Amino acid sequence: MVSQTLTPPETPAAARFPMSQVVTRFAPSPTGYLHIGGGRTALFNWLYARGRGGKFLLRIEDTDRERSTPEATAAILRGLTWLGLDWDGDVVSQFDRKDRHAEVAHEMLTRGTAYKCFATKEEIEAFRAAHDSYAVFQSPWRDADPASYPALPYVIRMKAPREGATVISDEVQGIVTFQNDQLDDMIVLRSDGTPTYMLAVVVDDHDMGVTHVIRGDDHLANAARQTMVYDAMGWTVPVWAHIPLIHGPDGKKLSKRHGALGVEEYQAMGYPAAGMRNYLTRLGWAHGDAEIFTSDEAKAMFDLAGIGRAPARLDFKKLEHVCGQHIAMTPDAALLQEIEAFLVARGEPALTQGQHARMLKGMYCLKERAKTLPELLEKARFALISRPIGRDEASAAALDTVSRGILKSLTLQLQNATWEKAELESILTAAATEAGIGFGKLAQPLRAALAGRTATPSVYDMMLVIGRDETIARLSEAAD
RNA sequence: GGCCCGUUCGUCUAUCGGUUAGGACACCUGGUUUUCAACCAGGUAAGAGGGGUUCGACUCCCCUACGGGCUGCCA
Repeated sequence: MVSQTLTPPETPAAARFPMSQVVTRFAPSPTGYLHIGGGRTALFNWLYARGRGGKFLLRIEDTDRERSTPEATAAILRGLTWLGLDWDGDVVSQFDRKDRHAEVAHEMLTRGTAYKCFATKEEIEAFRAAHDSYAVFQSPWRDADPASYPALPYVIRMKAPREGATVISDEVQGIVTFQNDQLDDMIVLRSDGTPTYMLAVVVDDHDMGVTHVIRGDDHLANAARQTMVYDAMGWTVPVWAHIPLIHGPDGKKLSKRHGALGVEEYQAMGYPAAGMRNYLTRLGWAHGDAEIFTSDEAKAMFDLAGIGRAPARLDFKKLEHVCGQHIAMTPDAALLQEIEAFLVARGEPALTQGQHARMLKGMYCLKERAKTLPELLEKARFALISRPIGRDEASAAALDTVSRGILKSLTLQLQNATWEKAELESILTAAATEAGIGFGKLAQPLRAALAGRTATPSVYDMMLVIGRDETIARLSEAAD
């Protein structure tokens, strides 16, 4: 029988399951792309499980056949994969488990913790009209004699306690108490025999051995209802951790007008996955003053206690800063690989061997000046282009008659240089002195000649990366 | 309407009854400089409001304001 008041077990929630058995899950409904908030929820679950040698499972909540699409499922999987959040085992389809859900609903029936309700939607509306419009519906079939059951479609409703309270012990929100008279006899099995979310989620979490439910705090009230289902089946209630939702920069609920909502949009904008993980981890969670860290460090540090209770706002400036830090600390080869994947995802042509080699050679001076991949690619322009060099307006203007003359004489002087930075430095400074101009004045036409842009890496770095022949060729081209 | 949650610099946050309320991003100033960055040094900037409790409250309690969630045969 259902107890009148459901209270948390004596032992602290987190201690109910041995650490070695931590099982978390991410359970999105496939009705669109992977939302940035969903990505963070998945990240928290992943970090918690991975940091404790536990399992991170993935379940697609596709019981709503009207709104669920395979395309959305594919998009969610792509988003998670890009974020680097790997899950254990197969992806579970909730819809595939509908027979099991129905089985549990019927077991609740035999246990007397649920009942068949033959009330029609019209009757429910009539009930509300007769009471106040927010009244909790009370089914007349709750205690009806089965002998009186009509031969009509019915739903199975949870026989929820009407007195007392249901208490949730949440790792983020603390102890939250819901009066049972606020909670209705929720439907667990629809008249067409399919399960509702409230039943399916509990059955699946139980069957999958989920120990920690980390999800958005829009589910906080649901935790009370779900606790009733666990109790009705005599199952162990998991550890709850309801995390605040992410808001837009204006503090309002995140919506389309805030710009990027989908994880894949961030990928398309060229934020590196490691930077996204770092930023998202710090959004609503803190560990002292830790700001920039690797995923391994995050796994080791992450805990439920560090999760804040207030909704956090998205701040693109900080996202960029964090991403810039990660770009700078990523090993050259790995970074180049990520850039090439980015190019492919964008549908742009792959790098040629020459471009690849020059990028790798110049990565040292590129990765410390970019916050996003496109920004890095722009800085790397000098290493990617080939003659004839296309120039923007400002750089073309830098190539006036005087400058071209200087570049022309430089091509001769560079002919026999050893191509060491020190020697290039002395040649160029001497040239500037000779021309009676500061080095800055000489650097401008050099940038225009080498990259066709006015903002580039150091002229020495560019010369070193593209080599003597190409440097001289570009200077000659610009001088003519 | 009812129930529930939240509120520290502009933003993300530290603090877990006693601090000059700390860090990071952003911003401002200076430095470095070869453009753009990066980098270095310094600076501006916060406990929503009102009541309590206490020797002492950002921290505990209550009220108010504001924001959010739930209140579906959606998830």
